[in-house]
Parts: sequence; C-alpha cells; structure tokens
Amino acid sequence: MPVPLYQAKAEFFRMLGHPVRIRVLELLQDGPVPVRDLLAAIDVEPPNLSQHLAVLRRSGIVTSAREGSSVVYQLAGGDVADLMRAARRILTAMLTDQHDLLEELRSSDVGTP
Amino acid sequence: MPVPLYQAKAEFFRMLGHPVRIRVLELLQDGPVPVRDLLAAIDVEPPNLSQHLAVLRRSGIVTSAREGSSVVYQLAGGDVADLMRAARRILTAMLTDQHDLLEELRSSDVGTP
DNA sequence: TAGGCAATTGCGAATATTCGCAAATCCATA
DNA sequence: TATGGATTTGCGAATATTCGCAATTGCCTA
Repeated sequence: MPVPLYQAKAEFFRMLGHPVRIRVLELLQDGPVPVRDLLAAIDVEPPNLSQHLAVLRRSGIVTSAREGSSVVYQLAGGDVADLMRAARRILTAMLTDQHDLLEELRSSDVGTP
Repeated sequence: MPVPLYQAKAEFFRMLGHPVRIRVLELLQDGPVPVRDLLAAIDVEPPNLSQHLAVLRRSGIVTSAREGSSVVYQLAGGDVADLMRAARRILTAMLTDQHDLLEELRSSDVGTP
C-alpha cells in the first residue's frame, strides 16, 4: 500500500522547512555547485551542512557526484524555481494582507462601527 | 531589521509540513469550510485539529470567523492551489526519476560496464 | 605510501513538535 | 439563567529535529 499523497506532500514540505536547506536549493538553481562553495556561501559548519545535504539527498530533490577531491550537488529534476516562486507569491500575499490590516487598524482607531 | 527571506520561507514550508495541515488547506481550496466539516473529513481529535488550525492561523495562511455556533475557516489569500500544483509537479518528477533509476537497475543486473 | 584537504558519519545534548486529556469558552436555546 | 454542543486552551509526555564535536572515509599529491 502506497504512502497517502497528503503524507508525501507533508514530508516534502517538512524537508524544505529549514533555512539552510532553502539556501542550498536556491544556490543550486543556476546549476551544480560544489560543497566547498555552499560552505563559503552559507555560514554553517561543515558537519551541519553535510547533514542538511543528507536530508535533501534522502528526499531525492538533489543528487551528489564526486568530482576529483570535491563533491558537487545539483537539483534532481522538477522545477524547484517554480515552487519557490509560488511560495514567494503566497508569502507576499500574506504579508500584504497583514500590512493592509495594519493600515486599516491605524486609520480607524475609534473602534468598530 | 526584517527576518531574512530564506528564514521566512523556511517557516512557511515548516508550517505546511504536516499531513493534517495539508489536508485542511486542500479542503479549503473550494471555499470556506466550518470546523465541523473538517473534523468529519480528517480523522483527528477535535483538540488536535484545533491546534493545527491555530498553527495555520498564526502563520496567516487562513482566517477564521464565527458563524452562529460554529467557526468557519478559509484561505487568507494567495494562490495556495498553485503552490500545491508546483509541489505535486516536483514530487511527480522525483518519483519518476526514482522509478526510472529502478528500471535501469533492473535491466542491467550484470554490473556496471 | 604517508600526509593532508574535503566531506561525511556517529552520537549525545539541547530544542521544538505533536498528541491526548481535562478544563475553559462561546453561543444558541430551552 | 441553566443546559448543551462546538471549539479552543493548557498542560505533560512522547517523539522528532537540530547542532556541535570527535572520528572516519575518499582522494590527491608529495
């Protein structure tokens, strides 16, 4: 019996739910990047980055390949950029709503009609 | 100083990272739904659902309103369906890749060339 | 083949999530 | 105003994540 789809989706989103992993995925969007460069870009200790990379690898969203003495990561497939765009749209909408609400509260400080 | 964008994104995805919350968002896509109906649809205890609804509310992705003796939830804005579609595309691509790899392994069981 | 850099793994402690149960709230209506 | 259904809140226990540090592995080059 297969894993219910909503559970697979939840695991997928949970996998995305860490700042370091988000940054890695963003850095990989323009093509393969060696771990060395990720380390230089992300303010995180090597073992810690490695663990986050392992999470991404296990989920299947990235693949890794040895190249000489270094290891290069790349997106496995699918349009991650598209997902990030969708997320950004929603985040923007949410923040805008909150902002609008704030404005509303500000302009009507005498209570509800 | 604002929260770094990648952290906001991570929090957003983490908020999505639970099966019950995914199901709620899916159920809300066709319009507002009272808690009662969510409870009937989702196999979860009332207090537990309520806590997940609180997570969604705090993040701002849904809003709630009292209607008589019941409470109705709805999506706050932004195109959540779009996000789900993007996620589904990536999940599909990932599963396809894995499937392809499996086929490959199956058809070449004599070892690497 | 010894030494060194790059990356990963193992593991324990700190922290965060999740869940169930009891209790509290909010409304409608008797 | 008392009763009852619907939802939320408050915790404590169980579980899962995250992080740092030591140790290990893989590969290049002296």
